[in-house]
Amino acid sequence: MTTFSGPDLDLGLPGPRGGRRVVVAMSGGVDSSVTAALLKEAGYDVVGITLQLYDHGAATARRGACCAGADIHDARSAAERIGIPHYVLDYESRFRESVVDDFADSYLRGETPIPCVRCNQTVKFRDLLATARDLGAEALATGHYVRRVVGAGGPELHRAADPGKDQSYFLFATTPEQLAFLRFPLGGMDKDATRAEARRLGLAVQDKPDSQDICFVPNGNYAEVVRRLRPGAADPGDIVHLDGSVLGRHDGIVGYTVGQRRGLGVGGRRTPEGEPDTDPLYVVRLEPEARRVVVGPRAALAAATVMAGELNWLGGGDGIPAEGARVQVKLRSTQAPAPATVLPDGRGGAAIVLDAPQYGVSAGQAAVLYAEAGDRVLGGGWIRGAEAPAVGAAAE
RNA sequence: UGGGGCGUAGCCAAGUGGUAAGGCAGCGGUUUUUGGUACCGCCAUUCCCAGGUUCGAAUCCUGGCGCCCCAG
Repeated sequence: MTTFSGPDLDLGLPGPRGGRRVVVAMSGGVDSSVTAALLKEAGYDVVGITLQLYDHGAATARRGACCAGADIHDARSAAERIGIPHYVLDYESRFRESVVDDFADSYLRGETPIPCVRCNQTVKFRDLLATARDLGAEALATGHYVRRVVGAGGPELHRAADPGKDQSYFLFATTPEQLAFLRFPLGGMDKDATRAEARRLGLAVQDKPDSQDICFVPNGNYAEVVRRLRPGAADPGDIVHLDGSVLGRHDGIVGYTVGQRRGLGVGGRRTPEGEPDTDPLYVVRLEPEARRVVVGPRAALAAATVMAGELNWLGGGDGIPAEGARVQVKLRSTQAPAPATVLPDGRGGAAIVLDAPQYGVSAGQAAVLYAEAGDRVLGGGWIRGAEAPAVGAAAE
């Protein structure tokens, strides 16, 4: 078993710590507050930065999210307590362009986006990182639970020591250049240890609940947000079975994702042949042009090969080996990695051939690659689509 | 208005005298910095309606209502 090593406070910067400037991205939560406090305690010249990402009206009272209203206040209070300078930067327009618009457009295409990854990829690790450099910082530290390990070929990304908190899935798009500047001091800790540190340091956020859901979506109603941004997303359409029968209506394709079971509202049907169909139905695919939600049995969700685009390779060398590489792949954040072979597709993406079929692979989600053994993150890409197993090979 | 069949939860559907299976859907929860999955829990004092027989009926009888099929 992995042992927790405690905070990684050696940022690997040359020379003594005193005076080495480090920017900490402070969300107003426990993790980033502890990160800032520990680095300050370790002697670094810590500057806290909080990004204001969306309106401070509707979302102000929202608990457990980041980057607006109450959370900005929490971050400021933490910075005061720690005794570091703290800046709030207005990144609303960048966030809207890089994350929110993409989020909405993705749904319109019938995909299911992961705004958290887009945010890390753009607003945080591109824009904020550049700002940190401008401020004379030598590193940007965050409270993510992921480890940065310096290997023979340079910094590597590894899973967090605490498997329950590992956030590597959301950081797969981190480039080697970004990784060179980033630091994740909490990667070796577990959440209990972080909260204990928060208590020791007297931080008011010590008992603040972990964030969940999409930060800019109030009440978890993401579909409503998309409908407001893109009125077309609310166009109703048919719910159609693979066998061709129309089973019902939906209030917009935005409310559905491939692999989804609940919320269809259809069941207890007979097949066109008149046989009772007692199996649950899942969303098999979305057809945005026709505004159709196509449903079918679980077996219809089997995916043998996953096509990924915009692949970010962190495995060193010149990218994915032409002959392919054995990997472990995660197709959703909470799924255990599954063995597969990854092959370059010649277009900056990859074909991921799964040893065993996976169910409910949805375009817009991430395919994150890990080393066959160990915790190293080899990168990942955005799922563009999936191919079903060859007929006859689909045995469950 | 000749014959036959049926009417059990939103849907599909067991149950032919002993006190309402199951599945789908729905709802709630657990898990989770996306969506979703999975898992757990809940979900008909009542069986189209009204009488009757019986210790006891969704199950038997009578009448009514409503569907479906065949025939014309």
